Amino acid sequence: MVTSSTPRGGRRPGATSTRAAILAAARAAFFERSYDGATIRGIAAAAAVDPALVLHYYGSKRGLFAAAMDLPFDPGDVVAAALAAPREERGLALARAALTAWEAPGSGEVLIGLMRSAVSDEASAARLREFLTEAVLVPVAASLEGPRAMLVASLAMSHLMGVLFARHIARVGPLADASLAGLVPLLGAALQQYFDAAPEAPA
Amino acid sequence: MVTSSTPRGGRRPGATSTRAAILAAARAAFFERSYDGATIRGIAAAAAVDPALVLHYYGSKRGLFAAAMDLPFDPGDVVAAALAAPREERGLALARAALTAWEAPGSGEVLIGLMRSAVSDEASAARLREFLTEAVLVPVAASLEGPRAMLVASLAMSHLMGVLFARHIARVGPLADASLAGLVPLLGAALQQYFDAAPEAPA
DNA sequence: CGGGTGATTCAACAAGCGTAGAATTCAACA
DNA sequence: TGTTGAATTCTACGCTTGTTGAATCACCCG
Repeated sequence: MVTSSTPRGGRRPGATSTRAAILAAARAAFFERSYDGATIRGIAAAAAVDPALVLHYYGSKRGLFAAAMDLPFDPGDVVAAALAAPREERGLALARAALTAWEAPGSGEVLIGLMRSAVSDEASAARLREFLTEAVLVPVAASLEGPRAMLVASLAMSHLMGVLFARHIARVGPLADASLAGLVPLLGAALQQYFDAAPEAPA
Repeated sequence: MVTSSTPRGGRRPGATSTRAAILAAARAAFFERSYDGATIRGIAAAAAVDPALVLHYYGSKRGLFAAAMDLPFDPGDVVAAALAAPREERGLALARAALTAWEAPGSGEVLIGLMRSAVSDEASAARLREFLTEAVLVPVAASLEGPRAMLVASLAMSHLMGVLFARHIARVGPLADASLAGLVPLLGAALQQYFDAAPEAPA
């Protein structure tokens, strides 16, 4: 008698894209449940795979997290492009760039997952700190001048984080439902106000 | 032979302030580790008490959380007081009121604990949503007019949440170290800008 | 065609979690 | 001075978690 059901162990026939499937499932899990909330068993189930395979590929939960949280784009580029806009449009440009960047599937999940995880996991918090400082704070502050440049830049960044948090994590009604087109101009004006609060750095 | 060590069970002599001690320990734990991260055993240890006693008093972890997250002040009052300021100073007043309110020990911990927990716990998220809507969004939006009132109000609120997140959860350098005096004027100006973005509601 | 390498699963471990129930000791009141 | 009730602890159950080691099967190279 030929049993056509899947064997209880062993390699599957055909090409294998399992590793990528696991990574995708992990990204999704960290995105919507944070580091602590996501479980290896859950990720494995979402990828239709045994939990042990996840660890076989990525060594540990931390290793999986590190792999999943590798940004699929360079956030420094996003910020740099926005800062290249003429001075009086930088707020708008930054708002548009940031919102569209993390609204795009595959990149926004990572940043939100990082934010989510930073709440309960100190290693994630450190990584988020480093990311925000290098990719956002330093470039933005460099475009300003004066003793308050760093503070002003971090306030602008905090607003972006706040929108992210309210829209995707707390899901507060009006922000969660708002369209990008409605959001960008208002947020852009607020950011612009910060750019105007400190003198421009010399070119 | 008289054993002077603590007995293995039974009531302790003297007045009993244990219940309050447990609640304080719980607040601190939820504040710095979020709902999921905090454990009953940990809270009990911090209160120098047996874990079972925590449940004896509060029934369940959820019950303890609900008790610990009862705000020791009425946030509606904070917002209302700020909105009573003259129109051109409302941003500043709101910034000052919000920052000092959650910087004060015993009240800020609650809001931050709620934010932290909202990330991994849907019940907390719902509670945070409700809190933000009732205590901040609706009053602020009521002071404005026009179709964008609600959106503008929630953007202002998102900025407050962003500062809270960056300062106390992610602990991004410049914001975490900044003094209230340095923060308030800058944040106030950004909020004021939102108040100016929508027409004032008729008195 | 035979063997090695890698893909995949199974079963199990130890630790930590929330929670329940019985047992012990004290305080207060009749 | 009993008796009742509240405060407190001990022990233990059942569940979930990250992680491990051995076992099974398919592919590929010689």
